Amino acid sequence: MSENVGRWLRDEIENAILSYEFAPGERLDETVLANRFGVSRTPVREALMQLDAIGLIEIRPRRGAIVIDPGPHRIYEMFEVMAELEGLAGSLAARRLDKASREAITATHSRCEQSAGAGDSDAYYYDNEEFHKAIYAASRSDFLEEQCAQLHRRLRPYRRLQLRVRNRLSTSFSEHCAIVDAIFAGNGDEARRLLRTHVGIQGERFSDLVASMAAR
Amino acid sequence: MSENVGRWLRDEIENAILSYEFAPGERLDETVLANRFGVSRTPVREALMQLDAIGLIEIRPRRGAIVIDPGPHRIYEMFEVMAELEGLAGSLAARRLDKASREAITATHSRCEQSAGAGDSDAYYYDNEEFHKAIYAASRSDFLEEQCAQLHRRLRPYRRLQLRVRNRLSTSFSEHCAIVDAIFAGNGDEARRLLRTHVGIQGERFSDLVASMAAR
DNA sequence: ATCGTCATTCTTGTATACACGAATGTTGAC
DNA sequence: GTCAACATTCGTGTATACAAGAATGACGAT
Repeated sequence: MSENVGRWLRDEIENAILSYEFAPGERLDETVLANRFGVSRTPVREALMQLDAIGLIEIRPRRGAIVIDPGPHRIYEMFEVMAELEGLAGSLAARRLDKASREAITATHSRCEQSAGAGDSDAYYYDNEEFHKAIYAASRSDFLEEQCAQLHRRLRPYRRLQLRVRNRLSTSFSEHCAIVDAIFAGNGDEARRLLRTHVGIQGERFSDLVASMAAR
Repeated sequence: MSENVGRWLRDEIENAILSYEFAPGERLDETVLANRFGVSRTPVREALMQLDAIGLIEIRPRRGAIVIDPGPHRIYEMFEVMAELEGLAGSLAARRLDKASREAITATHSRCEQSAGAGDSDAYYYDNEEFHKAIYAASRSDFLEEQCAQLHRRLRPYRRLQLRVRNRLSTSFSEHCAIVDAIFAGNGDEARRLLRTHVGIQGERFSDLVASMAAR
C-alpha cells in the first residue's frame, strides 16, 4: 500500500486495466470502485484523474470515466513512436557509454541469453524489459529515459502478446546481440537503426499482434 | 471557464507556471490557491494532480507541491526528444501526404513567410506553432500528433526565448522552406533530417538559450 | 551557546454532505 | 404502437469537516 491511498488506487486500477479486468470501453463508476476498495470517493477520483492524464481512461465531464480502447491502429502508432524513442536512446547510448552502463547492459543481456536459451517466455519477458531499461539509462538523458519507461509500461500488455508468437524469443535475442555490438562499438547510427526495427512492428508481426488481440 | 472548475484551474495554474508567475521551486499551497481562485481545495487538488502527471509540478506525499525547475540540461534533453519526434512526423508526412495536409502546410508556411518578412517576432511565434502543428497532423498518426503537441506545449516558453535571438527569424523561415520542399517531394529521410536539426538546439543556439534563461 | 526533544501549529489526506446536470423511465398524445 | 415531454433517479462535481503527519518553535540539558 503506497504512501497514500490515491496513488495506491492508481496502481491498482492501472493493473486492473492492463490485465483486462476492466475491459476497454467499460465505465468506471466512482462509487462502485470506492466500495470495492473500501475507501471514499475522493481518492478514487484522484486516481482516475491520474489515469486520465496517463491516457489509460477518458473522463468525460459529468459523464464518468471509461477505459480507453486503443485499437490495433493506435497501438501500431504507439509502437512506431516507441521505436523512434528507443532508437534515439540507442544512438545516445553508443555515444555516451560509460563503464556502469556497459556493465548493466552486459548483465541484462546475458540474463536474456539464459532465459531465451531455456525457452522460458515469462522470464524472457521480464529480462527483456530490464535490458531495454538498461539502454534507456545508458542514454544518459533523464527525460528520454522517463518517456521511454512510460511508453514501455503502457505497451507492456501488447509486448507480452508479441512474445507468444513462435520463434520470437530467439529472433528477439539475436537482434539484442546486434544491438549490443553496435552500442559497444560506438556506432550510434547502427544502434538506432537496429533498435528501430527491433521495437517496431512491421508487416506480419503486426498481423500477428492483431490476431492475438482478437483471440482474447 | 472550462466545463468544470478542476480543468479550468489546471489551465490557469499551468499558464501561471509557464509564464513564470509561479517560479520554479516555489511551493504551491492548496489553501492559498483555493482562496486566490475563489474555490474550495477539492478542485485545486485535482488540478495539481493533473499538473503532476504532466510533469510541471511535483507532489511530494504529505509535503505539498512544488513547481519543477527543469534546468538547462533537462530542457536540452526535452528539445532532443522533440527533435526526434518532429523528425518522425516529418518523415511520415512526406510518405503519407494528402491534399488537405498539403494545403494546411502551405497555408501556415506562407503565413510564416509574411510575419518573418515583416520581422514580427510575436506573429512568427504564433504562425510557427501552427506550421509545426500542421506537420504533426500531416503525419496521420494521432498518437504521434498528441505527443508532439504535448511536448511542444511544454517547451513553449523556451521556444519563445529562442526566437528573440538575432537573425533567428529568417534562419528559421529558410529552414522551413527546405522542410516543406522535402515533404512535398516525398523525401522522408531528408524531411526527418532537416526537422531534427531545425528543432534541436545544438552548439551556440544552446548557449544562447541558457543565456536568455539566465537573463530573467 | 548549541543541540536535542517535545509540544504546537499548519498543511495535506480522506471522508462526508450537498448541489447540479445527465440519463432513464413513465405517462400521455397522436 | 410510437414518439415526445416531463419527472425522477442516479452519478458526478464541489464544498466542508475531520484526521493525521510534517514543519516549526520553545524549552531544557549539556
